[in-house]
Amino acid sequence: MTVRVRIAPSPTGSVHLGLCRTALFNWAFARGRKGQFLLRIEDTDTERNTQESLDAILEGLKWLGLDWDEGPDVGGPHEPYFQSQRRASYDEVLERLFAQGLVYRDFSTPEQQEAWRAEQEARKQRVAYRGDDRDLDPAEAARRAEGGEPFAVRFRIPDGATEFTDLIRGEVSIPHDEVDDWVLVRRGGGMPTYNFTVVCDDLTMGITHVFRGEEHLVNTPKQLLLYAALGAEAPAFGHLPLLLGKDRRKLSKRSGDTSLGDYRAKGFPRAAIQNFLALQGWALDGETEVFSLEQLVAAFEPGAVSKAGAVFDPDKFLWLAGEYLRKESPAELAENCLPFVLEAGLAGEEDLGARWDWFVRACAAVQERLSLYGDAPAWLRPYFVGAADLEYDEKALKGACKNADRVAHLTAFASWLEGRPVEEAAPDQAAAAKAWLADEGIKVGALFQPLRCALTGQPGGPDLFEIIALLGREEALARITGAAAGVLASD
RNA sequence: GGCCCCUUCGUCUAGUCAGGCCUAGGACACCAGGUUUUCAUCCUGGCGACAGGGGUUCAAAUCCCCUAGGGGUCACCA
Repeated sequence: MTVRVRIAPSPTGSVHLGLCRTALFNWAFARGRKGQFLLRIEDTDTERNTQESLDAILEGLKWLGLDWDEGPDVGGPHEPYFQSQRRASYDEVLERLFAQGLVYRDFSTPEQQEAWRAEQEARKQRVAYRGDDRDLDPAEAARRAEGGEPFAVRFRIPDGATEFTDLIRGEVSIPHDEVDDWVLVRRGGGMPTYNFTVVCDDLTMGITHVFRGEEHLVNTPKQLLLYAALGAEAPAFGHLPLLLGKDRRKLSKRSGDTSLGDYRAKGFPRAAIQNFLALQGWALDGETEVFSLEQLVAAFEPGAVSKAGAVFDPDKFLWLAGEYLRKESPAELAENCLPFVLEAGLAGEEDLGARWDWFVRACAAVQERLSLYGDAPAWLRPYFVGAADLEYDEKALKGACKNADRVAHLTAFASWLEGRPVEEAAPDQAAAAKAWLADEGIKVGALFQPLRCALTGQPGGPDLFEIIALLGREEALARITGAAAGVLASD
């Protein structure tokens, strides 16, 4: 049997990392078994749906490197892939359920529901809901409905318990007296609800496996019971451990950034996000931390997914981002840093295009100091601003001023530099400079520390002669003499 | 509170299903060294866990039971 899995997000907010990880595991499972992965939009909550959210989901998942064989944008044999447009098929199923007496009309009002809830609350002991109208004569119920009295449709939960084998957790058993007679169709003939539509669609779309978050675990009996009511074989379920925040609760805005967009905006490499997400609840071999999507696909096993929730560790994520970023070629890196440099207003696109090779070289110079593309502007700033706008870091200034003879050394170095061949490569120049320093009896640090400060104003950074090459000799000399006469002139 | 799920270093995890190869491995973070013109990278080392208690067994992180703790869920949301 061909594996068919899906991700079924509701377009009601930002693209949560939990959604991304669930999508990633589903996708990896499908790809690893030569199966199909579909995208379906669960937009049955018309109050909360937004177009922006829908767009963000489609764009975000694509950006993450996932692709689907069927979906709202690519079509497929089971169109439409929006639940809001599948109403007719749900009505059909509903009729069958009515005919079999498996669902009933509940005429209770919102006020009655609220009262019931309050009573449960007060009793401190929640009992599953069994509507008063559960045992109403179906003929009478139909009559009242006919008469225009609003009702919701509820599922008649039988006695007993649901037992199933979770792909990740093993045997799970949930007693039915914990399961509400849940609502399939909202009062007043509203849109069918999630638990109903999800089953209908998974069934007609031939879904074979469902991997979803653990918060859905207690929903499973409702759905399993519905499959049984429809005389259908249910897909296999696997409940993924939750992504947790520092507070050990479900990852939410309170505990930091949760949406894919947040991390993209900071400049996390795509591959790092994929890799890190895969690491939350799963491990390739227990040793290898950095691995590709291909490796994930080849090795992913639902049975190997951990059962316990995973606390999201921003530090490790950042480290992983750096691992990927530093592996990139200078050309790739420059391409990826470009949007952030533009965003920071360091330069215009045309300007950079005109001196692209220079930009690539500049990115390469700071590469090993970056973890995120978004770190680039701060490191690159000195190479874009004029000497007048250069900011001198306090630590850099302090370090430079520790050398009493800094002005004399800088002045001497400026003369030396002017006498060097213009085309000299940075490493050669560095070697020549060190030899010259030795001749002069100047300690390397006594010049280099003030020199770095004069050149970039930063306490750390790339090789000094690479910096000079990046700035150009004229600009470098101007900064050296300028600092010697200015910020570094006195303590 | 009821029910369900879970429980190995601070964190992500390997090992648990097939008990001995585990004086519990890796990674992040942290600490200490080394490399370096600085910062960073990189390298080396260190710190650090089987929630607790009972059993079963020649042998238990691994099997069983109990306790504790954590999370999830209890919507006419998904």
